[in-house]
Amino acid sequence: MKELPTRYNPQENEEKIYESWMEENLFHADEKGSGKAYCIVIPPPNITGVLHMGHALNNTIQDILVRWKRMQGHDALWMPGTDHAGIATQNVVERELAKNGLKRRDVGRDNFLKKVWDWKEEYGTTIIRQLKSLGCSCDWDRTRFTMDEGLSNAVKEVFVRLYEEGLIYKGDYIINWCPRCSTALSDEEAEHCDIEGMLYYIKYPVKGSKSIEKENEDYIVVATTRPETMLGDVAVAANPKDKRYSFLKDKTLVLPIVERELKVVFDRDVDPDFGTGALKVTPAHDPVDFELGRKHSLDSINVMHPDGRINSLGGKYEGMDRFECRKAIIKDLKDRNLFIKSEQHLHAVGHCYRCHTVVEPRLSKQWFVKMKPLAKEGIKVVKNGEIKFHPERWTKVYLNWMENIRDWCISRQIWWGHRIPVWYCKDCLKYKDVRDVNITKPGEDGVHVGGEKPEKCSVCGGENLEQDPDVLDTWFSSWLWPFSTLGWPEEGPELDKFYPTDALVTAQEIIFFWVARMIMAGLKFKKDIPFRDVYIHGTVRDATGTKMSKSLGNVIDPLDVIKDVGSDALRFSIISITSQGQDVFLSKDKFDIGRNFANKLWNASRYVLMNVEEKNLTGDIDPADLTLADKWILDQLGRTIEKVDKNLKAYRFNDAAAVLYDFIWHKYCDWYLEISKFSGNKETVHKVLIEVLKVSLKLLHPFMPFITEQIWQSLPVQKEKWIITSPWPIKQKKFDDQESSLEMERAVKIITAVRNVRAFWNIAHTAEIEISLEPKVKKSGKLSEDAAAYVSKLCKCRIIENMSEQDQAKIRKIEVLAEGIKILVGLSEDIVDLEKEKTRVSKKLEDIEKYLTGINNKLKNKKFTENAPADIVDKEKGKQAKWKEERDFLKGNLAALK
RNA sequence: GGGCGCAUAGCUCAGUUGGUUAGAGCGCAUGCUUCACAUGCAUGAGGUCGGAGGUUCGAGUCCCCCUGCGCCCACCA
Repeated sequence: MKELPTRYNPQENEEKIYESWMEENLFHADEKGSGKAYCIVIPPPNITGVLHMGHALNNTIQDILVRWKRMQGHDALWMPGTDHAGIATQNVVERELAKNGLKRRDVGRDNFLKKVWDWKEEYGTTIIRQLKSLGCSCDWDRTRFTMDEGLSNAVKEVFVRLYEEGLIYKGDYIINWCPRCSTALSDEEAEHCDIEGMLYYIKYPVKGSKSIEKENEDYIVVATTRPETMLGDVAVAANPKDKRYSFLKDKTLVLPIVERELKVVFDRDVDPDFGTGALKVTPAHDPVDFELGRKHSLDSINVMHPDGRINSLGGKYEGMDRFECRKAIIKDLKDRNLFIKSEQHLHAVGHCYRCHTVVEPRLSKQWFVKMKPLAKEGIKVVKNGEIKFHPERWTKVYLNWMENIRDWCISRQIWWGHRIPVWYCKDCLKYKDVRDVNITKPGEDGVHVGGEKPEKCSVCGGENLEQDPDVLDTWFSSWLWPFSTLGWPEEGPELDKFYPTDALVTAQEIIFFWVARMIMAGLKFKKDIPFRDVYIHGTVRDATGTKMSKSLGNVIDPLDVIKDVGSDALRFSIISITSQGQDVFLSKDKFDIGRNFANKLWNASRYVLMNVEEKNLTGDIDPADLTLADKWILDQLGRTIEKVDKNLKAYRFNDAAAVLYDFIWHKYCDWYLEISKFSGNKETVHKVLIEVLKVSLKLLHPFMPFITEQIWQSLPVQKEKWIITSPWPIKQKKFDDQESSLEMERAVKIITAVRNVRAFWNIAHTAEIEISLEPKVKKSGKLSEDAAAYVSKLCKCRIIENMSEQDQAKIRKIEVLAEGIKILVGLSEDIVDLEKEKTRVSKKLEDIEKYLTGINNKLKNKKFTENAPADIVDKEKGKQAKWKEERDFLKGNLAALK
């Protein structure tokens, strides 16, 4: 038997324990194992990231699930890995280059990629190390990276298949463009937030008018939030029902400054109530306008460079940044008396989710995936319950998005990522630049789609082939994660055993980015759902409710907390305060919960180990030797096992944690340990102490893996070597004992009542008092011998059986009633103040009268007695009897005091 | 414009299908340096469950409306 150090030292021990688990390879899940498979896949953190509280919460939950299932005997696989995060990582490396005054084009594509790989090798595993310090029991030997060869093959395979089915196309569309990152973004990657911007009203003259004086005759007024886009205007649109503009029917307008002629088109999509009802049409720079342009066969004039500067089509504004240009144009319009006014206007503006630059809707040629056919299947499996969201409300959010899904822009004009596996034959294609190729259907001449570069063109035999310069959206590899990490497209025992996985634990932010797409990919390529349950946890916020983010400086770094109080304390705390799917409001003091609990568990264990004698621990517990407290704690232990299982099954982690906290602290420590100090036969008590501790440690292990393992290693009994792989406890029916639990609860209430008297009258804890316990209510009966002994010991009192009138007269007695037992507490005259006692009793009496009135009224109500179920009515009657008893008792007390 | 969430003790929050006197942690008050633990022990105070209405024998819990806060989605030029 090892002795535990006086103080628990997580800083020192957690790392050691983790290493010993790793050495023994205990996180490994055997794909050929005989256990039932249980698999979860990590939401791959991106390689530029560092562990934040969101990760801590997310991964603690997953670790709880996987440890729980592992102990239940499953072959439990937690598949770890990281995500290459194309734009984010490229930005990081570009910043490094910028320190030397270099841009990525200066070093060239191949050199640049080499630098990114170097960066990845050096820094890309930071987050993995941090997950280890959190205690995550991932199967690290299986760690995957989205740019690994295997996963890259999966990406190519998927691209080719989608292309061949006609689900991938390339063409000119308005997409979200980040001028800073200089790439297209998907709709999900543009974060919209409301901005108090300006709506500018500008005069557009009618061609041929001599002056600009009369509105809707000489000129019309258009309203826009982005005046700089007028450089690309090709028309003005109005609603055909809008009479104000019917005069424009055969007219042409003149674009101010640029002096371009603008067509007038009428379209029902134009809202007459917005602005002036006249809409300037810029097909190359606005999605609505783009649609109008297509419908009315208008040209598109793209006036911007990729970096957001105005290009040569912008005339005198060429070279200006878009916002600079906005100012210049407004000034010029004012100078020419073409500017009417500007007003405040709240509207949603897209921002790049990686660099927060304002996104520019921009016409460009990109690759897309047709999503509707994929979404159809994804909707079905959620509607029919094959995949369940927890909490359920996310189902609606998911379905709403899926039902309104739009095509996915998957090409990015960056270098870090999976290069699009398409080669163009420059001889066959008439285009000068391969960027200009449109692809609307599979099998276009001169376009070669496949995993490898073809030797020569299949059409002309030429060898002048050039690969598409773009890379794929990072999520185009992430959406394959549940099966690509298991070896797909190759078949194998891993894929076979662990797919479909069991649960996905993630944050709401990536339901669209990731969850929905994984479902679609799984159904499309594996013909099966990727997971059965999706648990969406809340967002971690600071104490004021703001989302924690590095840029706001309001983060609490999990690593600091781990350094401070240990990973166990961090884990237990964050789980305790996170109820199902609700956001978490975090502040440093919240971690006291876990720290204090770990300390409590440590000290209780220390006490047990110091006191039990090894010789008493052999053999089973003999039910015949059990005292009341033994029976009670074993019964409660069984209930605790059931509750923990029930709550884990329902993804109610905080409830499971609360059940354990209450059992270990308030039942085992507060009562059982205290009673064990004086009651029962040593041999049995030692066995029970250890048995309950053992089971408690196991139940707590998924939540606090380190401390439970460390204490486990010190236990002096026959046991499995490691708690992490020991079998999960099962309730032992033979210890069910409701009767004892009820009797124990009675004793607890009586003890509390007597302690209350002691505290109220300020009796020194060293002073012994005399009490008499007398059953008042027939059915309650006498307190059992054990219970009476607990009362006597824990209240430091001498129990006098059947106190005689004579004895009673000798003392100033305080009478209390608890659990049908009348308690006479003997106190000496000088302690008891008659007035104080009168006040105490009267106050209590008042409260009881209130309850009683309520119950009486209820029972008088015929509707209640006739309609309510019999057991409820009986309960009420029972309450009534109890309160009547208590009231009469107190009345008697009060009378005696007068 | 649609959708969702929250409002319960001084603070932060639980409260599962409606049914004992609505719970926890922190904080507060009082008393304890009792040999596992002051990161502790004991006892206690503190709530007309945001407002109005409805369903029901019975509502913190279900329905409708209102108020305040927060989030998500949408081509509000």
